[in-house]
Amino acid sequence: MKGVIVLEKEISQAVIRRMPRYYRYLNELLEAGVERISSNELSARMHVTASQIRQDLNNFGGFGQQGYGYNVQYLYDEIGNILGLNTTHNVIVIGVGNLGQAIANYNFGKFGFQVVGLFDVKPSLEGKEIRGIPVRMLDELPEFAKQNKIDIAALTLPKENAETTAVMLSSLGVHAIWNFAHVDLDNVEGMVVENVHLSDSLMRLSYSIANYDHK
Amino acid sequence: MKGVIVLEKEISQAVIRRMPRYYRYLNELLEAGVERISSNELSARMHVTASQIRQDLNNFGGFGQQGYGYNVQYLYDEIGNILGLNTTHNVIVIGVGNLGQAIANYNFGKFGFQVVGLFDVKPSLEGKEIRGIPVRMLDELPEFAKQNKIDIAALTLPKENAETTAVMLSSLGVHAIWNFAHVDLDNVEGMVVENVHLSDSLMRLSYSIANYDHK
DNA sequence: TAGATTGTTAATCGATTAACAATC
DNA sequence: TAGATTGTTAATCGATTAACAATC
Repeated sequence: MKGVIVLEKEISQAVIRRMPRYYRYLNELLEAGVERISSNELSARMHVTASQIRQDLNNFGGFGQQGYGYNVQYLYDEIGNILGLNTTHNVIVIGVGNLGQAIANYNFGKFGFQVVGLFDVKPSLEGKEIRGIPVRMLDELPEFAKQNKIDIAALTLPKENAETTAVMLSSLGVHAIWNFAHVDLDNVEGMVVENVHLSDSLMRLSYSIANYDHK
Repeated sequence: MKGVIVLEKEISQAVIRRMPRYYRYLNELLEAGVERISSNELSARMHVTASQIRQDLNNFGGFGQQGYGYNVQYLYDEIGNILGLNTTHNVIVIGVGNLGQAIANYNFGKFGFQVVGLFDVKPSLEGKEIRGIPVRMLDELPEFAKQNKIDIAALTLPKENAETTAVMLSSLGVHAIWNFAHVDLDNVEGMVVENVHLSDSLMRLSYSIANYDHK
């Protein structure tokens, strides 16, 4: 048997950051009934270079056709697969304050994200229902995790509790965190984390205001 | 009079993205009572290189001292100034759904952001109060804008209405948008926009889950 | 087939890291 | 002063853009 070397080319963070944006624009094209598009046309819409679009996509495969361009539906589906949106993800929300409730109410269902549980430590919230899901007390989580598959935990809780909760989640077999707490959680063993940090975003806006460069 | 050439070196987006993160870590150090820190110590905490920290900061000025490092309080304040957090920003929220309410309730006050108005088109929301601020109907906005200084509009509304609203805001003299709508708003004349796109973030998490690289 | 547009290699540009002289 | 650590220049690395041969 011949030796085979598989070179897994590492996809850069810059590319990954852009994928959901392509997905979004392709969705708009779909809704507008556009059937095919060239990298050039897409580049004009998205204000990026056609070269970058082709480079980005070719990290994952050749989805286009010379002389034709890209089939919008096909490319949309392929990017969906790349992003893992072909799988259903069960989500729990930990911290059912205003933001937690907003997330629980958010309509992520069409992308395959399903809220299956809400948890808090505040007794007054116990039993409150959001979209038919009751708020449970956090100490019920270990039992809940045994009975239900949990793919993602959205953390909307004070930063003081974030790390401890992340470690607990890891021990319960939850390996992905969508983190809204005001602290970075990128050092929890075996855990995939996406930090949101709304206040960072607001500060960048503030910076832009202060340094408005009359573009 | 001698001619003076001021070379405004353009600060890269990569640097600007990192500034709020420095601010956050410095705040933690302050809370922990740490008085001074070297780029090396900070680098270990933040998992970035010391070189990058020094380069980043020196885009804005020399805030450290050879042989000593950086005074935490001083550096914190300076970064706050760079980010424009020394100014108060009046914020209105347009779209008072779950996310809009969460933002209205969010505690951004300590960074100088003050929610001064809430707007929606849904009559059933009229008069509802959040933190003492009543929900107004969107058609009252022009009058409200005349009477009040508005620095930032947070948009939490359906993507279909985002662009129109942005244009209206521009005409009312509002020049900064914190955009939560599921569409990019980077082509509105004279408008500074920070796009949040929570679903992009969730998709990146989904990607990480699908491609979990056993780090 | 001729024209269009991709996939991909090569060139350029910018950002990160390393190194070290300046200096507290 | 000697030691430490910055500010800054130079070297490296990676990402973006340009170019073009392959091909539908």
